[in-house]
Amino acid sequence: MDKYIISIVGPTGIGKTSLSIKLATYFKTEIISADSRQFYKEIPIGTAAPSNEEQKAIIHHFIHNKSILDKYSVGDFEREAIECITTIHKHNPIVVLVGGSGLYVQAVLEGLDDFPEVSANIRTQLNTEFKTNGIQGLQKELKTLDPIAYEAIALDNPHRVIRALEICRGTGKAYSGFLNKEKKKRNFKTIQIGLTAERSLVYERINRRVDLMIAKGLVDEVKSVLEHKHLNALNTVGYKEVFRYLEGHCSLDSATEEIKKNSRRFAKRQFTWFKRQDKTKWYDHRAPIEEILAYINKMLSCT
RNA sequence: GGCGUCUUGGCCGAGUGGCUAGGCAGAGGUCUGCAAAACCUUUUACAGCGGUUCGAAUCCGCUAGACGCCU
Repeated sequence: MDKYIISIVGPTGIGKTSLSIKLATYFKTEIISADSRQFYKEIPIGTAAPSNEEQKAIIHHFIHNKSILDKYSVGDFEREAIECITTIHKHNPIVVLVGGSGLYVQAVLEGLDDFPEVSANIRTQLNTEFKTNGIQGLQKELKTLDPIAYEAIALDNPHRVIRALEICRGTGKAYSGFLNKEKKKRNFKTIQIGLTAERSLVYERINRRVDLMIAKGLVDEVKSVLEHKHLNALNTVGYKEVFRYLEGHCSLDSATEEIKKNSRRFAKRQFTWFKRQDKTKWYDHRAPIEEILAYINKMLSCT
């Protein structure tokens, strides 16, 4: 029997969690989360992770399974997620995948090329070099170590340059050489659902949700992780703004406004990312569940 | 009522006769291990009317509005 993943994407605050639970309930299955911040158990409020009740109703994987102190990457996630999906598929043909992190969804659905693990020190070193000497030196190094990547990647983007270089330095081979190996075979089919709404409505929902987060105690949550503010996991909307407030750089009101603004921008980028997946069937966030189920059942039966 | 200062794109703001400031917000986009991250692109505006000039956001006049001071 064929195995399936029902993937749900969309901007933050659109109602993915709620839909995923309905679908998982209907198909009596489990949920794989592909959200790069909901992994972290220390920060449930600001990441709008599923509530305890929601998690009790349906088994959620990759929610609060990590600490902000852990090292974690998309590559790790891809491996763990595929393993988890394979296990569920042994006794259930359908798995629900839900998440707003485009790259993480892509990693599960299509797979990333395999890169050797390189020491974290290399990146630390590269970051230091970048901070002290700027990007030019790194660009030059990339040009000699990997001319193909030099042509292909956004040279203005330090993250991209540093990533390519850490592979070059760590392996002694060109970063680009690891790219575009034969497509990974996934032993499941995917049904992709997108949730959308008018932009103004999405923004309204975001604004409201941020107020709700504050009311639920976001500030205390941020306080509890303040000492770790430099961690990547906390370079996150909702946290970086409140850090500024806690350190006396701005009022709570202006921090709240910043969170709203940055969340709106995040949603905009999510639209940009998900728009390019042309296999996605889009639904208005108010679409009745029956309509979505009809589509899914049609897709399930036509194979 | 009189006198003075001011009026630049959604907002802030530089510009004092010819050389599209800049920033913010917004919008569009990129994306193979930091991804809620990081990065890229982007809107020719000078209150209105008239005048001077080859040429006016910039000089002159009138009108309107804002602010201040005086009566």
